[in-house]
Amino acid sequence: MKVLFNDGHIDECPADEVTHVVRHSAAHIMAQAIKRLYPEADFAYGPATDNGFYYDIDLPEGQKISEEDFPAIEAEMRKIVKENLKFTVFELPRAEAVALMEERGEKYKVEHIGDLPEDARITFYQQGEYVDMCVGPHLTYTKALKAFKLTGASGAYWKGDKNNKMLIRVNGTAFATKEELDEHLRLLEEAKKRDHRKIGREMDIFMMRDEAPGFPFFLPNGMTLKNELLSYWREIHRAAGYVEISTPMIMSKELWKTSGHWDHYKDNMYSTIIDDEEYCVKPMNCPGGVLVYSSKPHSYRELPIRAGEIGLVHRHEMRGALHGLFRVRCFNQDDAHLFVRPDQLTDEIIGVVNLIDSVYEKFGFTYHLELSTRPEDSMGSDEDWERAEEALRVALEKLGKDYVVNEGDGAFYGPKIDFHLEDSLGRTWQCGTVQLDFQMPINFDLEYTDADGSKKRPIMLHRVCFGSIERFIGILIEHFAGKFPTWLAPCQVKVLPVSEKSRDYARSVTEKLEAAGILAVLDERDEKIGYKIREARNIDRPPYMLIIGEQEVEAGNVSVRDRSNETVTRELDEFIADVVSEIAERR
RNA sequence: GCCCGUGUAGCUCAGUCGGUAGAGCACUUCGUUGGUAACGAAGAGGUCACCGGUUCAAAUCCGGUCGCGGGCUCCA
Repeated sequence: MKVLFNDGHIDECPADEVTHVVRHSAAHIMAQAIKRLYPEADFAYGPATDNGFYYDIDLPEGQKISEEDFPAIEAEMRKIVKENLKFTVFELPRAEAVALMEERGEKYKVEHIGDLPEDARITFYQQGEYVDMCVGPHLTYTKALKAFKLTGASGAYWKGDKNNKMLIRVNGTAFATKEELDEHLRLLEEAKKRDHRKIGREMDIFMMRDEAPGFPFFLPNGMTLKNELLSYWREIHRAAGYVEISTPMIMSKELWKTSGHWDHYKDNMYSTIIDDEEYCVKPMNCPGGVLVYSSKPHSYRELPIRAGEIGLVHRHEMRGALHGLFRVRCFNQDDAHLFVRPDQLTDEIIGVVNLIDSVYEKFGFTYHLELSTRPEDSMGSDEDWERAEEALRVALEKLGKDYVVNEGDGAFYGPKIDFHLEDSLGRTWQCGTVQLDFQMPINFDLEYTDADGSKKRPIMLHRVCFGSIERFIGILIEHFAGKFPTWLAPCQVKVLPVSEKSRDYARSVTEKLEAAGILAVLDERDEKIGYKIREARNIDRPPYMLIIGEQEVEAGNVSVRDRSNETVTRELDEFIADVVSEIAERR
């Protein structure tokens, strides 16, 4: 495909950029269509994204664009494509660029020019009557746009700042070919089927109620899953030299003032009055962990202390932010606080990163790392922040891990390394995190006695592997589409008698499975075997089904059907031994 | 919190022009005794999210509140 570059030359588009160029051009064509239908529309940013494109648009008071307007906009876009307008490009000096955009009433573009560096080249692409400031490249003719679809309308703040005006964001997607677009839409449909909110309901893992928005209920199957994850967590943490503690959910407001949470986090904290005193429900576990540390003197020989805590925290999240198990108002953190000496810091960070990595490896997750630096609303000295950020950076370099820097996104008490996992739609969610903290030890005057008898201040590491157990379970559900590995499955074996004649034997099989510690469910309803299999596959999603008919009764064995739908006849004891070892090995 | 959309049975969804509700699945009962992705029949299930307004009459139109979905912002 030929594209027009901003120096005016036309050349073959690099293969890996074709989709991006198509989308970016689609954004321009959409803007042209919208301008024709809404002459007063004022355009802000309109980039191509990983999934499509969007344009942020300002309309006069009272006008709006919603999804019901899409057919008209798409029709106008098709018209523009049919007109086969030529894309042209030109460059203007800054003053003339501003003049052109002012003349066209494009106040957001004018502001954008003001944000560009002094020596920036300012180029414009034009197709027909529509001119847009843009670095390109673009298609050469509008007819080259063959497959596009508008996917949604929403609000978005100008420059992403909530203090700015909210603009209308029209989202769309586009591909070089119709086939690719159809495939993309098909994948979106597939992804919907993996949605943890849908599967969570089908499998009775958790539920939400209007009576408790953002506060999930865990059902028996969800508790099985959660408890299994926790027993795995306890095992690997014991092996990694952690101890476990549990600290109160409600503590005095004075504590939260000392920790700094009251100053930096009070909008997200729930509070209550007890005996006329103010108390807060913990949004984080650290102050509790700190109180445990400070409850007695420590020697340098004891460090590092690694104190884990499965802590239930509550945070008031804005309701627009709530999202299934991914974003809730109360969740369990698989937290730990490490109190370390300066000479132990790098090794401890590396140990934590490796531990988290081993957990994600276990589930087959891929992730990306972000190093989040000092936010505006933070406590502590510049030197401490610099030291802390440097320590995290050094650890990452030593590990040879790739990471992106997320400026200003650290916790208020320190910078952090975040682990981001993907959901079924490719959106990423922060799960694991390692946070470095020089502040809490100062605020609580923590110390240890060094070899020379002097008092020293420990450094604190906050870290989680799963992050939020609720969020992690949500990610697990989508990752496996509910088809959990045997050790995590709430129903590990479903026993399906073919008829009443084999029911007694099926019962005894189920009892033997249960006696071996296997989670077995017997379906003894008067339904046909095909029906039971279908329901088991679609609802319980067990790794194994045992089909028990008269043949099995007679031979005293079982017919095992796994998720690949292959069926083999086996001796029950043998099958049990295999499943037991799968569970024991957490497979 | 903001923008757009949305709320009807446990679930998925119909419900036309405003005339006080329907289907499929699930559930219960009965029949059926079956062999690897839906056996048949019958029954039971709803203050149409909630509050208010317009109207002779509201699931339907209007306003508000709450919830939910997709985004923005914020975050584990």
